Amino acid sequence: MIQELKQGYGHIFEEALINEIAQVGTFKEVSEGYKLMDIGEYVRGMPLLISGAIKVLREDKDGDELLLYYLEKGDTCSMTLTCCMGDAKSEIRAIAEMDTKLIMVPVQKMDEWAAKYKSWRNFIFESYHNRLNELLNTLDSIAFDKMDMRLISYLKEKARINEGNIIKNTHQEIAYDLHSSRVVISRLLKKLEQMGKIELHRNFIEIIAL
Amino acid sequence: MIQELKQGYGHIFEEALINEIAQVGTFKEVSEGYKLMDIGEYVRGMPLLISGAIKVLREDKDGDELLLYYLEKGDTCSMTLTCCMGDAKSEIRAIAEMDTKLIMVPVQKMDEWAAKYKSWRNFIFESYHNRLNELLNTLDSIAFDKMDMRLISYLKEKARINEGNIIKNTHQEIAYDLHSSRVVISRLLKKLEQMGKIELHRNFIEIIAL
DNA sequence: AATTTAAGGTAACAAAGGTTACATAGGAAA
DNA sequence: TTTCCTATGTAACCTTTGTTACCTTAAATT
Repeated sequence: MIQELKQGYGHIFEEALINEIAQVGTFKEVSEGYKLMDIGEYVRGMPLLISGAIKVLREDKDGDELLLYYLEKGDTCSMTLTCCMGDAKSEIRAIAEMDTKLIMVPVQKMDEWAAKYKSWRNFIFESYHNRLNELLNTLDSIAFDKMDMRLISYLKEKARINEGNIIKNTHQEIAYDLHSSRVVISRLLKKLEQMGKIELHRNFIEIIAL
Repeated sequence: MIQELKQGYGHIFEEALINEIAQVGTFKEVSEGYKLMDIGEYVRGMPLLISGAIKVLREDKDGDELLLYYLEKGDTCSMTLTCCMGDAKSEIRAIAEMDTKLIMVPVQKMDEWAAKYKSWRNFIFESYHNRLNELLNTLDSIAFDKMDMRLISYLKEKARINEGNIIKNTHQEIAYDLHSSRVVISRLLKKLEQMGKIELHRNFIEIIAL
């Protein structure tokens, strides 16, 4: 575990902190689709991502979903952070977007390290900052963009996360993430194909030039 | 200033911290409409609200606005917090919703106090947490609600902030906050009036039963 | 091979919200 | 008082998005 830690976090955490994390943290490997956290659950630990990606979702009262953002290597879940202190319930759902490696740190350590290590404080603050900005971007997109632009952003982001130009999702799945309907997404995807930006196949989409 | 600090923050900060804040902070009184922060500006200090309310807005590339949330007594602007560390620019605009009293703390103190005072760390973390949750609520509203529900929520929140059942805004101003158009807002307000929920007047709206 | 299931294509229609245009009314200013 | 500006009311129309319904096709299952 210490190797993975040094590789992913060695440049931001001092050695003493890395060692503390290694002592109390537990290494975890989850496969695609694994639900790490659900709305209303209590938070057990704080995840430090080593590799892979986690999809963070919001749900409304009718069970409709909306993709908020992805967590990647070097990220942590800031929702977790504050849930530690008060024992608040999670406001979001987190699902592994692909096979993912991470280290779970017990929540009690958070405050202890915040007093002790400047690098840890910076990490926490930066993490919050990043999450706030991701949320703002998502919000911008929903508030200011029409569905066609949102779909293009979605495809781009998905391709970036998966490091390729193939998006392995059905139209229905995309519709869930964007909180729209399958017919609308199919319609817009077809337009993008006619413009030569993508190619549609069964169960996957190929990005040509977005 | 120390009186105001003790009154608003005495129950969460220890005396030593209160004294430090009083030493380096500057008391500020701003009137309704005063712009405390704009998008792209660098952050000078961190505001601790004593009384009044601050409206926090987001703007898109066309200059269209969207109300994110209000800051009230006991709040601070978490956007400021991280801008301190890296010298990032503000992502939001902050405007006094009414006459407001606040204390500005130099940004350098933030990290120093985070190491020294547990109460300060908690305050910062809680502040982030609150802001994240407010953003999530705003996002929910935009993503999941139709305009009529958003308008009702808006009127309720506005009435709560202003501690009364009168909303002193034109339809155009409401339209800006909700990122809609004046005609749409007038149309929906008229419906609410016909349902007996509000009464419309020139330049103000009276809430009857929402 | 025959059957079933899931994914995607498409038409027709409905609803929400945005746009344009113009009328009216309340106040402020001249 | 008269004029002018701003806020509001409202109709007509358009675009975007959502909904329902039905069809085709690829792939999995029997």
